[in-house]
Amino acid sequence: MIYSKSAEYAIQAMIYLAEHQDEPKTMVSKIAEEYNIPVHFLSKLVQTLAKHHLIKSYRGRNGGIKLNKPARDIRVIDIVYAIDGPPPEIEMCVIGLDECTDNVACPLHNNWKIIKENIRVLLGHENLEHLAEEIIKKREDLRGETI
Amino acid sequence: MIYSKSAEYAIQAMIYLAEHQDEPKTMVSKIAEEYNIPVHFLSKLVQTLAKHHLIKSYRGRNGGIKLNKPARDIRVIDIVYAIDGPPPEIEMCVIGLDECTDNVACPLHNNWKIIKENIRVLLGHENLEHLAEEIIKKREDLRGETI
DNA sequence: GTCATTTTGGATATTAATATCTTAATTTAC
DNA sequence: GTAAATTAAGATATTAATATCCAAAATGAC
Repeated sequence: MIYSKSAEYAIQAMIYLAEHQDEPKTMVSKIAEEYNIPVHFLSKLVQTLAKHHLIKSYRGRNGGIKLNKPARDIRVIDIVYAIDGPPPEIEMCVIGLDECTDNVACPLHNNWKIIKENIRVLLGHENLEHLAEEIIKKREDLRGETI
Repeated sequence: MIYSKSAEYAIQAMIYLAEHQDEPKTMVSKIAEEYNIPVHFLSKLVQTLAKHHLIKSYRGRNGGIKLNKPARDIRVIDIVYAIDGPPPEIEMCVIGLDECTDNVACPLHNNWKIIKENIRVLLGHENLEHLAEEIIKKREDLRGETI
């Protein structure tokens, strides 16, 4: 929707790592299995995350990946930018007009700008620690409901 | 961003029609040229718009297309839904979790819901008449600036 | 040092969106 | 009625995203 499926996979993998921060390393295949992500595809994403220093990876037997900094210090937006690349310098016009800036704005420009900013704030405020905590809670809620 | 490039093209074409409502018909090729849209590609989109009764099309010499109702009564969201299809019944989770509803929500669910609603409102409020008016104004502004 | 394991990296495949090309059907002008 | 113009429709091509496959490099276990 606002980011690629690749970025979505990456976010899921990072949540997994945040949830398992106590374990020294996690195998990519384990995460792929857990979230139903194509293993080899996730491997590539993981390489990108490593290049952006969001995770550390270790090869060979007992190898795996882990977060490169505290979950609290990793924001969703960091992951998205790492995978999808940063947003373009010149923001695209929502209805595709060539000329659309704050000065000469298309009819949707200002409203759309606010929405974009809201998205940016949402993804910028949300850190992995909080995400992981909430997801654990959610899982407990679910278990409570179904039993 | 929130809709496909096809939908963007369709919106542009509809704006053109709204701007030229006084003319009885407009050729698809004319619009394609004006907005730099691949002609044959736009032709297909136009067919879809016609099937959704947003425009009327006329074949043969002196043929062309025109809006099927007053520009005021056509909203951007109508065009987007016509081209991209309506939104899915079960909204997808932003971070791709299988289970994510109002009851059992992912950490971003509620905030994201608000943003989605804002987008829906923006595209639902914006009608073609207003769009066309504003774009004409914008064009005049531009002309005033550059001369 | 050999072997199993795991990430890395490159090559290839599939799919969906976008784009192009060609022919058919329709309508009007003459 | 014939020719020109225009949309309709189907076939094909290109591109980008997603997915799969296979060999290489690295690491630890023995």
